Amino acid sequence: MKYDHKLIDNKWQGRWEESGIFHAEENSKKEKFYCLVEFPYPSGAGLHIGHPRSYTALDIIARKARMEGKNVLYPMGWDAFGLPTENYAIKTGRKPEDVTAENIITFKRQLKSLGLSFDWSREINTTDPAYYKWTQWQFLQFFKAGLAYKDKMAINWCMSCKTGLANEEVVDGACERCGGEVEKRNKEQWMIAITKYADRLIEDLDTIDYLPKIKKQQKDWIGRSEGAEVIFKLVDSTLSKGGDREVLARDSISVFTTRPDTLFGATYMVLAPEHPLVSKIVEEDHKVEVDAYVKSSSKKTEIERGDAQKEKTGVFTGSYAVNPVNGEKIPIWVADYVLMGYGTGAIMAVPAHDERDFAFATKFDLPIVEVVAGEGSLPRTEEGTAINSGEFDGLTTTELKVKITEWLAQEGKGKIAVNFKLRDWVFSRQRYWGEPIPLVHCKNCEGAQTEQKDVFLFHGWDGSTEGDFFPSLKADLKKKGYNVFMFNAPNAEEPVFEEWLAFAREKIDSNRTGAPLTIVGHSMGGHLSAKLAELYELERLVLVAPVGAQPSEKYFDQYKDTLTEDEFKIYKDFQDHPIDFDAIKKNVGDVRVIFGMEDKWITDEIRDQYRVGLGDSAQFVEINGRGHLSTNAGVTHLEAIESMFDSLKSNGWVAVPDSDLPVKLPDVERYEPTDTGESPLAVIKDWVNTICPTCGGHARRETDTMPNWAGSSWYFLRYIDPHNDKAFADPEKLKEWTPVDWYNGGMEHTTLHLLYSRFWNKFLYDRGHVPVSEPYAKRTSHGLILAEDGEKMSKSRGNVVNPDELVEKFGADTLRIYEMFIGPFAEAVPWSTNGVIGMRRFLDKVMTIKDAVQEFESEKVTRALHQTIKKVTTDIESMRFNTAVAQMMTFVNVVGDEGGISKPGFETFLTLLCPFAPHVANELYEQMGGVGFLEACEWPIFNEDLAAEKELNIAVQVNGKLRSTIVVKAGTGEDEVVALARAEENVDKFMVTEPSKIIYVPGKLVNFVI
RNA sequence: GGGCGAGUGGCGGAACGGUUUACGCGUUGGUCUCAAAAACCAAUGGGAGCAAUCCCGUGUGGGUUCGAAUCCCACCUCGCCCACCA
Repeated sequence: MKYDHKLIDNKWQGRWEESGIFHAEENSKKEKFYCLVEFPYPSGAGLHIGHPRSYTALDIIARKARMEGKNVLYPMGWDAFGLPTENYAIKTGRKPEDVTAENIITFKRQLKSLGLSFDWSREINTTDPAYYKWTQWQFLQFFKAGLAYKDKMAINWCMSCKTGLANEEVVDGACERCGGEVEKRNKEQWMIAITKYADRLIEDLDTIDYLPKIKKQQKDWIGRSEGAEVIFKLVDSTLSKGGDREVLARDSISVFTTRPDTLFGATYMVLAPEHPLVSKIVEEDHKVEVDAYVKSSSKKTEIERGDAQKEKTGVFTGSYAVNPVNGEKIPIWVADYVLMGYGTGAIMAVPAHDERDFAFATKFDLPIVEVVAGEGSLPRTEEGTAINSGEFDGLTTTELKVKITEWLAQEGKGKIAVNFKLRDWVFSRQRYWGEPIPLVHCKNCEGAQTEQKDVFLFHGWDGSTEGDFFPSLKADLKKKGYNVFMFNAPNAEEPVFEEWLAFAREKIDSNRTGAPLTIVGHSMGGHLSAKLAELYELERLVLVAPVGAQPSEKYFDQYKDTLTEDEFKIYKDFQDHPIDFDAIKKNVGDVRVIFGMEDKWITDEIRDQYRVGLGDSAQFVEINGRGHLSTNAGVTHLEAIESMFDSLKSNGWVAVPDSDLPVKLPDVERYEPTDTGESPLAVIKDWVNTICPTCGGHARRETDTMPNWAGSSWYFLRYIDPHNDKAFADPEKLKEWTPVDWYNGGMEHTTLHLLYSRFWNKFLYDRGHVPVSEPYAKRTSHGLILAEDGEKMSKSRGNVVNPDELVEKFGADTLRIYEMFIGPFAEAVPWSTNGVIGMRRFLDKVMTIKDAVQEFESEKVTRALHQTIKKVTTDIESMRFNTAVAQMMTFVNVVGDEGGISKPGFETFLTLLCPFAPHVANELYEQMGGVGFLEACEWPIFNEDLAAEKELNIAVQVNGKLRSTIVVKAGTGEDEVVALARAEENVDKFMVTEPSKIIYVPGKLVNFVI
């Protein structure tokens, strides 16, 4: 051993700490550079040999950036909530916070022993109440924006962890953490609506510099697919024998398909076993069979259901639907190859052009109709030209997709639809070691009014507020907390437009409370409402089967027999007041138009005029099987309107006031989840029972905690201002430091942490809490370090390498350099303890060079130095650390061969070495009389002239085969080089004829073609 | 089954249209030593030859090119991610 690494490591680590030179500067004039690595989970196992790979890599980048004059933020902290610690606490009966504190001490000692240039003054810990206060605060922003909601839903339940898991945490049907069995269970869960951001999470990928494979993986995970939603009506059957057409009209099955062009080939339908319609549509004589099937498939694990190779199973319901394009009666089946979680939970099966449908149809002998022309046997999934598709024959798949979707929309039988694989984020954990969700539930507040909104309802010609759906709509809206106003219009049997308008204006002006205003109008009242929308600023306008367009003579012709002359006049009177669609677009926040599919008054012509007039600014809702409602058709309520109105009454969940944050974790005796699956917090009565911040009455705290993705979704923001107790970070500081310039982490976090974090930041951005919409400007990924046997390192395999031992034996710099030299940064590489020795030899050699420092420096050494500056600089930027190290080794070998180097030359080399081996580099710098830190020196710039070779080896080929090499001076002309090449004896030997062509590549080769 | 990536000495890997194997490990020989370790020097893809030199070599088979590890096509193997996504 040439140098005492323990002495040198301690000395420099101590000096760096004392001096604080790695602290990021506040209000600096320098260009900022925020460089981030994923903060570790401080497990009991200590630092894994893989951790230092990315920490050293970005340490090199951070150190180089500092030497280039940048103000660098390179922080470190602890992502410490979660199951490993909790499970350990349960096993040993210790407190999770004590275990965490201990683990952090170990991790921190280990990281410090590597001489990483973290700004330790900004250390954070997600389990620190001062930190999770802000995690809770941010969760409340989601809650207050309506993006956090509690819903009873089937969740993945890990039987051994006794906790719910996000879809993303289930790997091949097993728990990602413990590998245990996962089953479906219904539980009330807090959800966060990440799907609302799905499109932006895809689109904004174009604005950031992530590795292409990371972008692709995120895109695929979000899984946007465009297609159509198609409505299939049920065929009249025993269900309708009571003659209740209303029920039938409601019962239709909506499916999502990416291949609407194959609709003519849809020969049967399949519902997922969990589909809510299954129980409703099953025919009496199929009940037993269907029930048994549904029951058996609910017991299947995801693995069993997810096996595509497995034989298809399913049962017939006895019911039929109508294919909307050709009126064919098609059977409805239940089968578990259709998943409730994707699309609508129901499919139209096109056996000729879908492999799964084909397998199913073959097994159950269902008809197969080919609708895309092509060669080869069925099923064929490729696109082509339509056949057997009626009027659409001959169109290509692409054309037909557009055409048929338009046709479906026109006919009210479907619409364009977009579907995502991404689901909303299950945010609840029934566990102790996580941030408590800062909400309380108050029975007293449940149902209380939360805000004021006015709704005015206007009926149509010959209608009244007693008829149609008005009474039920009013009751529903009142229940939801709206102020509802409705009046019988004057002369409803013979309405006069101006009279109605004046009446409506007077009623609105004299009754409205000043709260946001909504107008709902039906038929002629719809026309009236549209005209009112030109006059009032509305939050929302709802038009139910509105007249008021400008129909043609032909339109009126149809009614000549049914309308009297007087009635005709009335209709015309209204039509003479055309709607100003642009004014509506300007005045109304949200326009919704409801059309009945079988409305004899509201024809295609009228619908189109509304569609064109309002365009994309309005949403159009097609109601299945409903006619016009203006003549007291006996319709008692209309779900389509009611579902547009959210409740203004509290559901009883109340946010803990900001002043009461954080909601701290209480002490508990035992950390196991309870048998009911509730969090252990549920048994701490003192903690659970609390006072409602709104009404002062009794309330109960939410006992679920957050997933550990919560704290890690925003930690990069906290590093910017880690000690702020007024806000999660100061807005000015956020402006100074965001976004993170370079973020490196593992590929395994691409679809979990990275996606959540981007979403979280986008939400904060939308609410004005952070200045940029994308948190990370650049994202790269490191490869895994495998054990020497090529397997993953794990305690159970007994192949774990301990970094402490290596630092102890060889020193920090040796380990750092080996981590970089081991292989291409992004690829998985096996560890080799044998290889480490070579790095130590290299550093020993560097140490001996100090004694070879002299006045004289050979041209060769100078040239090698500049080549090294060039290569190391560019290699660091492109993360090719292995070749950067190799180049430095080559350089040291050259110096050895040449017998010495000048002092400035050696100092320049030490500057290059410093990011890789900072202890050795600083020590040598000091021993040679350098003052202060090498880190304060400037990053060297290479000189192209000095780096250029003076003599070049030129390969000489005949017909592409190497026959000789010649050495020429740099700058020798082509003619001379060729002549020299030709003069070579061994070249001449192979030149049986005159060359027909001579290839000359300057500085590289000459090739004689004969 | 799909997507992505990768196959180069004994090993980790360089090279990514121009002299295959930089750099490191290992191995062999040598120097030093009573000896060993360490260090240093030299050699190190296979085959033929005293030698100059030649032939064969980047998973396999084709193709493009004056020239292919590198580009294209097909196949094989391995790794990672996803997996009945309609």
